[in-house]
Amino acid sequence: MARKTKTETELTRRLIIEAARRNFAERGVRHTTLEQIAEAAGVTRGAIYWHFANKSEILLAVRDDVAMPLLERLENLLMGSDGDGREDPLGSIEEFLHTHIDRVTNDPATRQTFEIMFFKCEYTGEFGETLRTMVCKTHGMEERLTAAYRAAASKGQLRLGTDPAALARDTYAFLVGIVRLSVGPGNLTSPETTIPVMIRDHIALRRG
Amino acid sequence: MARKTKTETELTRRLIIEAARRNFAERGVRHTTLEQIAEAAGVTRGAIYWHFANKSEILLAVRDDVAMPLLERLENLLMGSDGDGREDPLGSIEEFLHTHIDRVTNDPATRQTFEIMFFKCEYTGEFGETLRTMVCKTHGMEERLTAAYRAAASKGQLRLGTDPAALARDTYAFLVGIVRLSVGPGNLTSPETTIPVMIRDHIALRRG
DNA sequence: GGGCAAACATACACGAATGTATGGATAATT
DNA sequence: AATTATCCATACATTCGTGTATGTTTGCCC
Repeated sequence: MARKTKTETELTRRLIIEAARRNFAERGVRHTTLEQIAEAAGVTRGAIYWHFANKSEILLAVRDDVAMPLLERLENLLMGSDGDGREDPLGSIEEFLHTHIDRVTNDPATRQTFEIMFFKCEYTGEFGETLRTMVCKTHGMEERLTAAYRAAASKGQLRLGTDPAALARDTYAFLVGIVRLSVGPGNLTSPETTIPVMIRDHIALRRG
Repeated sequence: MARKTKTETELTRRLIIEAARRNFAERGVRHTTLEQIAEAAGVTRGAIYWHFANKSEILLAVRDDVAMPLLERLENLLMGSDGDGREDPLGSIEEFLHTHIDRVTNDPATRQTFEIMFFKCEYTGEFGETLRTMVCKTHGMEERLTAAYRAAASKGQLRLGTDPAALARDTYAFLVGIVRLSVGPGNLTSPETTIPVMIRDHIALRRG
């Protein structure tokens, strides 16, 4: 095959990643062969083996393609886009939860990626490190939540007798739960409508 | 090989299940071969293929061996072991959460099984049905929580302006989150001590 | 503009795991 | 006590996917 332009090269790389994401989400990582990814991307296994060492690295690329920019955007949404402290910290926490779930449910790439990470892959061996790093990332998010709740407490938005750190841990566990719920098979009555209600109720429980 | 006694037969079946559980939790379902399970169980692949059709059925057996009796025990713990309504519904909810994660963290078989279900298997194809049935099961648990919170409301244990159904959904998402946290790689500061604290705070948030 | 390596397609070799077929010894059944 | 089906070990066939080796063309750099 002939050599491609740099932009063409990057395009086939992206085609491979997106084809892999769709196939991973449908059949699971285990049951998708590189041949299927290649066919879905309109290339051959030769192209895949030139861009990636093996299937695990494709999975890492799929994850980094969505999870990383998403977490960054969410982080500075929590920090407050203007400077550091907002005038409505509790509201920005709720907004943070809403936009996160909105991304997960409505953006196909994000949804498929989270679907893969939650249900369609095994965290084993070399890929088990991924879990550890994810936990670290989200642990940082918990700290952001703590800071936000502390700011909310100083503004008098929280009910009395509540500990910001405890609220943050509770919200974090809550977030993990609703993400798993919204990504999983939708057997709860109406997934797109109940989750926002749950978020509102979750925040309302803290409001003083 | 010679024919075994019925009790011996059931014993080898249990040996296979337990060997499979350990291997699944360690290397993941994908990377464990039937040969490894057989070796860990002290038998050959012939025994496995006599008891189970394939690896998926072993996984189902591993799941049913722990998840089913656990959920049953938890259910009648929520219902109240004596009749239906307890004198302290909110306390029994908290106790329910405590015993659940106590099982998950301290009982090796339960912990390994949940570890497999959360991180070491892919819900794909025929096994994807398992997820759906699990969701249905836990949806029933959410209804039990709603009833318990309603009982707590009628006893005046809850703070004013709270909706039992909303509290139940929140607690359910919280439960999923902390189970995932306690089963996953322990990067949160101290897993065995923080989780009970989180549960206490979670319940304290509802108390009126 | 000439050399060189990029960017793949094609073809092949290989192992590894699965499923099955067979055999044999004995517990259960009558 | 004879028979049968159970319970499992052993051995074999087979497929499937991976990894690699090779070839070919052309964009890029000096």
